[in-house]
Amino acid sequence: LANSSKGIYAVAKLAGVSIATVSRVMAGSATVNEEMAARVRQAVAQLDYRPNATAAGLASGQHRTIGALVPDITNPYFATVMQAMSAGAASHDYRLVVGESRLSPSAELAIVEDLASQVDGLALIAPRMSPADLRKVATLDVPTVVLNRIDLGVDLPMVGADNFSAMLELCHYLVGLGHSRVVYLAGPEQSWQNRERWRGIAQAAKIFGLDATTVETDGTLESGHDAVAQAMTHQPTALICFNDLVAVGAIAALRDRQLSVPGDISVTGFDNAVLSRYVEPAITTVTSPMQQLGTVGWQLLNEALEGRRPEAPPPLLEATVVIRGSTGPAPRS
Amino acid sequence: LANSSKGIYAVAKLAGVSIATVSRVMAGSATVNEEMAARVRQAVAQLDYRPNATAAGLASGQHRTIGALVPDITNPYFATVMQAMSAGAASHDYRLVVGESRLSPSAELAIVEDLASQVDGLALIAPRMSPADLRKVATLDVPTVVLNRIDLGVDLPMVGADNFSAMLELCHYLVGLGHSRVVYLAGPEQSWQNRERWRGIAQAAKIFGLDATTVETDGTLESGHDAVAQAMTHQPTALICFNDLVAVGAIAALRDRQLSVPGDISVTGFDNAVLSRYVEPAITTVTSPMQQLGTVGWQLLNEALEGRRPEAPPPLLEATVVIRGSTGPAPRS
DNA sequence: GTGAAAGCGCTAACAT
DNA sequence: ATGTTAGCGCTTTCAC
Repeated sequence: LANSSKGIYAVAKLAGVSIATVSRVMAGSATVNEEMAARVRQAVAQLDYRPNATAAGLASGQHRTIGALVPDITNPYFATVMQAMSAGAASHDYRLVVGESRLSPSAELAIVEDLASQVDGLALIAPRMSPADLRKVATLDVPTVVLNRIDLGVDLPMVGADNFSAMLELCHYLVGLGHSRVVYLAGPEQSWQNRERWRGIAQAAKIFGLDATTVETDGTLESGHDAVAQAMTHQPTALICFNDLVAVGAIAALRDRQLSVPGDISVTGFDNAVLSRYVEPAITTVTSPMQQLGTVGWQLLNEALEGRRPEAPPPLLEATVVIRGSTGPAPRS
Repeated sequence: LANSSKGIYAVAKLAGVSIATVSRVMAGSATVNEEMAARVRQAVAQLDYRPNATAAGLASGQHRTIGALVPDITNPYFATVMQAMSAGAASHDYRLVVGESRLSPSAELAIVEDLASQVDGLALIAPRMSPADLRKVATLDVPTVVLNRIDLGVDLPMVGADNFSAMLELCHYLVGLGHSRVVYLAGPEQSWQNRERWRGIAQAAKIFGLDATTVETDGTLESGHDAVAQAMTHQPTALICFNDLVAVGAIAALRDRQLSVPGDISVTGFDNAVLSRYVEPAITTVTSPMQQLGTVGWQLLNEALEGRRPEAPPPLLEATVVIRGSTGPAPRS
């Protein structure tokens, strides 16, 4: 009736069919006369018609989009997880849009709420979001999956890696090399990963009698470099770094101080970033299953999208120690 | 009339006002009686009402969203540009959604067309997109800005860095150190940056009589490492790498071959990634104005969003050589 | 200043 | 198999 001059109406008019038919053809419905379909496609091409996804979303209640939240898009760790997630989504014809919370950590919840009305599902990497806020997200009634952390008492599918066991194992290895005084160059205080990793160290301290203290960093190369000065005041024989970036920064700072790694002091990283293999010395680290995190995350989300309840609470993904050149026997004192 | 039980209708009903008033209050319109506004806000809180952004977008034709396309979200270079862009957008109350084309480089145009119907503006980092496709994007009648490349004959605002001059200067510096045979570890063949950087080397070859050949990489650490074997068959005294990642990979490979950098061979990077300062040796590189690219990109896009024509074609952003430890005098032969 | 009502461009019953 | 039509939830003229 109304606007025959635009959008789907124009196509319908030109092809001599109803807008319903055009809609069916665009959706790839099989129940359309091939001859008509051809006419529609011809009209679509001629008018260079492109459906308005916003209108389709409003009408159908589906967007074929999943919204992802990450703390910092420039962090290769998060980016890699998202990339794997995106691949899974794409295979089911969903697109991934990623939003970043770095600029306004306090607005994390607001960002999520606002995303929620435009997507079919949510994937959250929000290591520092409070369980309370996480629970609020759960009430949003948008299928949601939480990556990279496990919170008991939050009714959302989650998947994370077993940082604790891996760190414990890493400490065990260091103890075997004779290390007894270490400093942990910690990551963001509230982050789940940081807490788990520290928990591993604390456990090792208890079991193996390791003497461990903490110096804070924010998980970047620069902060790793800058934290060394304070770390060395504890006279450690090894530096356990929150991640590989911090480790590279720390090694650079040790080099500045004429200390050899691992001769004078050992250094470990975490995450097994590509980088860690190519620096000198190559970094002893822990493989974080980033891709797997994304893949499993997608599976969980997809189940939720299809209304299935997750099969079984997924186990913690395994993280394994990778020994390389940055660690060695503790120097005799 | 209809559904008084949901959304804005429910709020209006509870507050005893019309949905128009609710809409006005949500939009922060000043022309609303303060007492009424208070009642509305109270109802909003009570019902935990959150406007549906899709419906608002359809009705208003505005989404307060700009869509960004990047080749690979795990590449810190692109991520940093996007982050700066995002900051600019946020300051004007626009959100940035980023999509990735890596999984389907051939579908780049399709991704953009599909994004186009859900955003107010587009920011493209698409180094390998053909000018023809770029021109098609220009016809989409969505404000668009192209980052990180300059194509004559495409009617879209663009901003890029002066890769050519910087590379020429870098070569000049190497020539001054006595280098005369170099291998360029090139990036993606079609990418604008790669073409510009190679153009700089080619120019240097002509002016300074530099002997330069090319070995391909895809711009990653791994490919940089793997390209060295072939590069060394040319017996270069210096390796000019497409970017810092390739340089780090190359240095690792040279180390494997017991070659010292810069003693036996010099290596240069590009982009001045944080990383390049913290590896050993620190890498001689070129500052790519990533943040500035994002900032200027936002300015251009914002002008387009507000219907202004860009003031003046923005100049190429300056890129400057940063000399560090990975380069030195050519070995005497 | 506030409300009524007409869309935004499409999808999905439902009727044919 | 195709067309008719009523919305999807909101914004925005246009009267009041």
